[in-house]
Amino acid sequence: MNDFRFRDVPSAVSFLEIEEGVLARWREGNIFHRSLEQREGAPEFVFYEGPPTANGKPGVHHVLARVFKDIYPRYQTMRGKHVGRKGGWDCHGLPVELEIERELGLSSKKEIEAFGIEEFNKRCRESVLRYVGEWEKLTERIAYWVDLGDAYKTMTNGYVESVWWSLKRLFDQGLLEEDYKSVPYCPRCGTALSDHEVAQGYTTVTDPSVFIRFPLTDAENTSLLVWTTTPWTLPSNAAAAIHPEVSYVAVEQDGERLILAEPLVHRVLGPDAKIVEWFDAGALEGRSYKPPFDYVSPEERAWYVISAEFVTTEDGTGIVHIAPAYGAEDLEAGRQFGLPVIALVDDDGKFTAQTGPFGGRPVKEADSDIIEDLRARGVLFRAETIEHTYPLCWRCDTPLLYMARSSWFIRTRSRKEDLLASNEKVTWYPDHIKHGRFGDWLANNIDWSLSRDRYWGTPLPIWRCDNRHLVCVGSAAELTERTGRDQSALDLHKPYVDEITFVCGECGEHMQRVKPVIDAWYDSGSMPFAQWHYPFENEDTFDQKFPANYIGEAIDQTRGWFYSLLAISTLLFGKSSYERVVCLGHIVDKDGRKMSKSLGNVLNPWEVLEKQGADALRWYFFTVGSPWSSRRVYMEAIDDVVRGFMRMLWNVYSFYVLYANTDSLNPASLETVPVSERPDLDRWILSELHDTIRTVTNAMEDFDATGGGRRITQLVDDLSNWYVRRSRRRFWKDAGDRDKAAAHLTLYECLMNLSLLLAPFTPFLADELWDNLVRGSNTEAADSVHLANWPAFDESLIDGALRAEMVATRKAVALGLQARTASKLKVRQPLAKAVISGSDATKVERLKALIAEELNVKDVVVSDAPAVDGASATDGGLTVTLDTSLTDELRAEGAAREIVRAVQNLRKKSGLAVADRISLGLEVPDPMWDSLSAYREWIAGEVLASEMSRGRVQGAQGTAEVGVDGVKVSVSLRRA
RNA sequence: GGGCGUGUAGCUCAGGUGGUUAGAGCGCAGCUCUGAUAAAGCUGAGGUCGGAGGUUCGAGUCCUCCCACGCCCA
Repeated sequence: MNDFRFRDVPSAVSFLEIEEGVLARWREGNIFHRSLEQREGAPEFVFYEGPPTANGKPGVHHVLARVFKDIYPRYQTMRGKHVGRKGGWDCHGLPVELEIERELGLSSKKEIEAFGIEEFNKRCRESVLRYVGEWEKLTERIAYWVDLGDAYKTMTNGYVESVWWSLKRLFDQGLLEEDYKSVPYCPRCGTALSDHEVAQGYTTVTDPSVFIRFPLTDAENTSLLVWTTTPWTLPSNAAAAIHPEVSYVAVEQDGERLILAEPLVHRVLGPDAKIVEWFDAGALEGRSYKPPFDYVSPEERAWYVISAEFVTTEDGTGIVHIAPAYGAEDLEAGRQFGLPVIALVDDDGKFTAQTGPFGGRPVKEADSDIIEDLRARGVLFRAETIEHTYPLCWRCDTPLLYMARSSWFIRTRSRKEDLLASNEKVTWYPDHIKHGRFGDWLANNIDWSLSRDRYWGTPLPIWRCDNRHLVCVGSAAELTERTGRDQSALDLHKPYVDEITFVCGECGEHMQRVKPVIDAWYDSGSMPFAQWHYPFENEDTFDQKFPANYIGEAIDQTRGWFYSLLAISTLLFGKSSYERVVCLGHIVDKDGRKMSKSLGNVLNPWEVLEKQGADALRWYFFTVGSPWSSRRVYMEAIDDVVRGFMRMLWNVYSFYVLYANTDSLNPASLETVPVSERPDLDRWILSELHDTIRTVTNAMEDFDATGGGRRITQLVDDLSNWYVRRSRRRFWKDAGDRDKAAAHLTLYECLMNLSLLLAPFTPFLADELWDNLVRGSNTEAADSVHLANWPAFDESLIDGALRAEMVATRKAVALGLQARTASKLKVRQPLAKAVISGSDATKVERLKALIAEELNVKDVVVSDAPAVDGASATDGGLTVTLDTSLTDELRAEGAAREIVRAVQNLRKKSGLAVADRISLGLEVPDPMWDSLSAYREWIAGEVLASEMSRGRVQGAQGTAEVGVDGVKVSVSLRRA
């Protein structure tokens, strides 16, 4: 055993090189796949990968999400679970199309169609995985273990077919229907805008603010007073809405009666307005009025008072003009009351020919003429202007029009209670999302507008004949059956599926697919089954891997993936497809601003990875800040964790290996010292270790990587700054000493368990420790820490009393050092005595030897009565008083220590190894040489001098001068 | 404009159910220590606990309103 060695560990370390080395070992050893194989047959911990779009490069925020996706599966694997980690790519959607539009220089749907949908979609298909290589490189480098070789892609035929299957199930339940949808529409560009585009365009604009009369038909000379900022919607008026709980009154003015909300009377009609009638709740509802325009005569009942919750008394009159064709809330109310959708505006934003004198005119331009027309007919009460925020087209600044357009919906609202029930069973981190942002969203659920009038997406599998009969196709096989031709090789995308037609089973007419593709969120939300091509194959796999135990993504997914997953699985399978979900916050820059290309403050993850490494970034994400609030990321912040945590741990590790190698000590063949027989200091750090294992285990079970990580930080601090600090000498005692064995064993156990605890957090550093410390000393050990089991804590080793005593002891030491500083007595100068008093003093009794060493005093006395003379310091229940009187002997010992320190510094500066023997020369005046007589041998022993002489040593490798007790001393040395 | 979240030292964060002088780490200044440590220790400077009201004997903590920032929605 004498030739045993660990791999040498330099204290100056390049974590980048370490990480590259570990990565190479993982690749060669196929460690990720072995970590899965090893758990084959074990209980499954189900994880779902939310698919990113690979048509752009990954950013820092992706790293954040990916390391949180990684850490819990790693932990669960170590706990003995099998955690399949199938990767995935989101392939469809508008961002992909926009990218291609840019590349081709196209700017409208007309141009895309002229270019050709077949070629356009081909380019989308090619571009969507353009950066997959980039993603794979990053994913490997940050140690996110996910199987990208077997990743699902939402654009493959199998995936699309599974989505079709699910849509048919919804269709069969009557949940998939066509209806109007109010969309923001730019009349100049001729296109609807996405929410995101609309959000960019809100601007303060000046619009008309008009008050008009809706005369009641069942009362003389009495009108509803209605307010609007969009006069052009008045020809499409279908109803007037009041709030069910607001009180309404009639005011008599200039011989007529005007009805409006009571709280707004004086604001609208001035302080002198006279209320002549109060209406009971419901008294107005259902009453008919004469509409401002009657260019159309709808079949449905129109032009009467309805009640709606969205009516406010913030502005206007408390009575809202309802035009279902031109407003989201209006359309909603129209649907509820069966109002007609009176559409009088064409795709170019002009009035249709039906609209009397306004036909053919752009609606916004017609506003003033409409007002004049109303004035001329006495319908107008007052016309003003108002400044408010209104969305303009981000491209051309044209005011957007909210227009009702045909769209396909999933009737999620009819299953709202089911959605809420599903959510109740989900555990959210942080929990306020559950009933806050997400719960509110569900409670106010609106039907899911599924269709998109675009090209690159899963085609909506609905065929329709001229008699408007509908067929929803649920598989390629069904298409084969209906067409009588084999369609198994058909690409399930536009334009190919659009070419498939067949005969209507009901009327024999020609059936053709409807135009739209579907929302890409539906694609990704289908991944629990579509990734397996369920139900066409892999039924067992799906059963086994549904629902997920855990998913994790950024908080903006509440209305994205978190919703689509929950909604689809609730409608299809009656429950949520995930049990636990971690919502991560956003990444912001050093100053707390969000990162954006326009601000030029985007941090490239490679900058960090190539300078500080992946473990540093991971550790920063796990332990600094809170996972769910937005966090600043910048290089200096990450430097801090490298210095404060990683380097501290590395130095402890380096220290251990240095002395283990010096004596060829293999921890596996050391004499076993039972913990109960080890010194207090050892039992203390083992208490801390096992308390840490317990705390981290509980934290990880609760998906609290941050809490777990912070406990580990504390342990490493205790280990470095107290355990090692106070144990140093024990590591270079004579070989065979039992106390030395205890120290080696204890430190080894701490490091080995730290390797295990850190494995999910900093997988590189953890595996480097494991490879050297564990594999290096035990041929039967797992090849990687990631193939090992999570450590168990031993409750019996956690000694609460000892931990409390150590707290008091360290406090006493701090007080003692404080007293020394105050009295200007260097720690190197030994003192005779320290007296510890106060109510907590008895707590240090057992550990007072530590205090004596650390404070460099000969004796520590625990006393009820505080000593009076000397330097003292107090905090709470502890007072430490130092006996500051110096004897000649103490002075001599102080001088000896001063010299030892000078020699040790010189040894280090001269590049000697810790075990090198030296010849030492001391140039010291006579009186001091004499006073040192009792310490000369001790000095020689401390500095490993095999020879010591007075004067300068021959052939000195190094010399130094030092002032000792006011006397100049020169030291010189060479390797013996 | 609405909803949700965040706001404690220059920075990052702790501060169960209200209870002495609001803490830690980093950073800064001075001193000290050092044969693992480009470490560490001690001392110090640095706080209107985002602001204003309120409840209470007592509020960082509970209530109301407001402000700033972020996200989501309009």
